[in-house]
Amino acid sequence: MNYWLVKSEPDVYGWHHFNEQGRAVWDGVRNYQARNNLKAMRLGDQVLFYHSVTNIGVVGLAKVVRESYPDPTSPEDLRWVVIELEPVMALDKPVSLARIKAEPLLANLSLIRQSRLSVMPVRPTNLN
DNA sequence: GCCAACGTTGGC
DNA sequence: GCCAACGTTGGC
Repeated sequence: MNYWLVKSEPDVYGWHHFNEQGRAVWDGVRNYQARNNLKAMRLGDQVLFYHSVTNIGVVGLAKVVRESYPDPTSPEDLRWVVIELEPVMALDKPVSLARIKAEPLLANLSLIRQSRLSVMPVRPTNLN
């Protein structure tokens, strides 16, 4: 089982929306590295749900409920894919970016090193 | 609102 | 193939 982190702007699609909806098609990813990460996701993988821009931090835990398939929002462009996610639980206390940055063990996290990547692996060994 | 980082586009 | 211009992301 693998761990991942996905970003979303709460004003666009936050944890609250996701939780109410009960399932999300993770579409609109238009970056090759992020796309490759989507393709590597497997059923049951755990996904940290991160809010970017405002109220920044990890706010919940999700899981992969469908593996990658072509992004239906760009049927003419086969390069892009989506996966589907379901909420598992909200975190009692969101983990802010400030706290993540303050943790030496997380220094290699892609979140820190490539601030613009929107879908990334989170390995227990911190080998990102 | 500003700006740094960085990915993409397009001219040559 | 290079690189300048440009657009977007995302932290502050």
